[in-house]
Amino acid sequence: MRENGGGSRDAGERREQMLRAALDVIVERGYADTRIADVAEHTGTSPALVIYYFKTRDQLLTEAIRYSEDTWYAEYVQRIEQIPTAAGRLAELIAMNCLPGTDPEPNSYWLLWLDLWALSPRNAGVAAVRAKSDERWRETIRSIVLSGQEAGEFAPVDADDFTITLSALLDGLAVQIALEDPAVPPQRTYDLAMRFASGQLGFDAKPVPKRARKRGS
Amino acid sequence: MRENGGGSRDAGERREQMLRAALDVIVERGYADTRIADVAEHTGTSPALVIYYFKTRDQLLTEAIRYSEDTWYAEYVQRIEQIPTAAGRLAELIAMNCLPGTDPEPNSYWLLWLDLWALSPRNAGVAAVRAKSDERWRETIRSIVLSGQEAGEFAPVDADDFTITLSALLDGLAVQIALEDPAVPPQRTYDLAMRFASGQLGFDAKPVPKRARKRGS
DNA sequence: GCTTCTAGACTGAATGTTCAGTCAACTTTC
DNA sequence: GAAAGTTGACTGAACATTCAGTCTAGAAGC
Repeated sequence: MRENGGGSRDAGERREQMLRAALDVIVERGYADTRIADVAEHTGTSPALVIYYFKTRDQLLTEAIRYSEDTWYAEYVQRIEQIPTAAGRLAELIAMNCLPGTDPEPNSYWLLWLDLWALSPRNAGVAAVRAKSDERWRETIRSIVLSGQEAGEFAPVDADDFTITLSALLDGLAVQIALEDPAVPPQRTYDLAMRFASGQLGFDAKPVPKRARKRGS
Repeated sequence: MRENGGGSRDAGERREQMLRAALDVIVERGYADTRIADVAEHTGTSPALVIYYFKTRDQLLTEAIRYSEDTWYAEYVQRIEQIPTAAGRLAELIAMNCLPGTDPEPNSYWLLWLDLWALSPRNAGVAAVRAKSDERWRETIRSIVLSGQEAGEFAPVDADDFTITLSALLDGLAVQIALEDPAVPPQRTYDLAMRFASGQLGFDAKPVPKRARKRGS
């Protein structure tokens, strides 16, 4: 049936294909209702093959979430690295958290976070992914703040306090974005987060953000 | 087998008993893994009886979550009503969001919120509960701000902006509390939220909060 | 005796996972 | 360089279990 009956097929490629399919399904139906049959269908294969690559459903889904988080972070790093000012980097970070790109499925990351949080209390693997992701994110904010203060761009507030507060604020706004609360449209979350950050750190809130074009320059 | 084989038993009492049992189970195992049999066991009855009272599992669980949100809000109202100053009311509101009581299961509400958020995108009933709860909560904050400004306690910031920002901040902090992130202990979330609020509204952050004793003055 | 409760046995549909074996490519052996 | 052997990707058909929801019958109250 396959044009490539057996034997070949790049190994890791299949895995990634399945991880991406799993993410699609999780976003569409939620973690709990994601069946391995769905993932198989999305990849044009059989359930048996899915567990051939991932021993269990849970491993597949956990790995998919980790994959997503890593991808997201990598994209952030890529976007940020040529921005010279700390204020600019912070603005980009906030934009990534608040402004959904015009992507295939727009709210994917946000929805994923909701599942990630809800799963963490009872799923050690998922909890580990979240803990790492959260820590990485906070460290990122912290280092922007410190570098901005060193450069004299930012006021000398306590970096840890600011970091925790901003990341919590962004998480909370992410909930509103994911749930598409009509009272809190994405652009507004960006404005509010920026106002908070610029107010605390004492820099001028830049004009409008140039909207995110996904990967590719 | 039951000392009360059939017949009597206050009607609504059984329902509430089941709702509370459902909440216990949801907190313990998560919404997705909450089975009718668990709820039956917690109430010392049979699965069939649970279905007798709630037509479907989904109805039971949705109603349980609504029940929890209403209870939580009612408790807030009760605590707040004799506090004279707007600053005091705001502090109590923040305390309720940030400081887990020394209750039976400490983090129950927070964990419930995570499930509530994760469920909302794909479950209309749950989404309605959340929307209402969120709206009610924001309206509460807004009215505290407005009354505080009228009384001259608070600076004349934009009430809507402040409300959305604070409620998002509290949601984000709730995630950290629910997940028991070691970097963000509950007391710290309270301090940070209070610092934000007092900074924005320009009132003195009161000393330590008298810790929450649950219901009963 | 009619209504309200209640339990136990049961059913039907999913659905994760296993398993035996197929199929093509590569490697070894002669 | 071909036959024989080996390996890794892959599948279809079972298997086993889990669970929401039903059905029947019986007990309690009016």
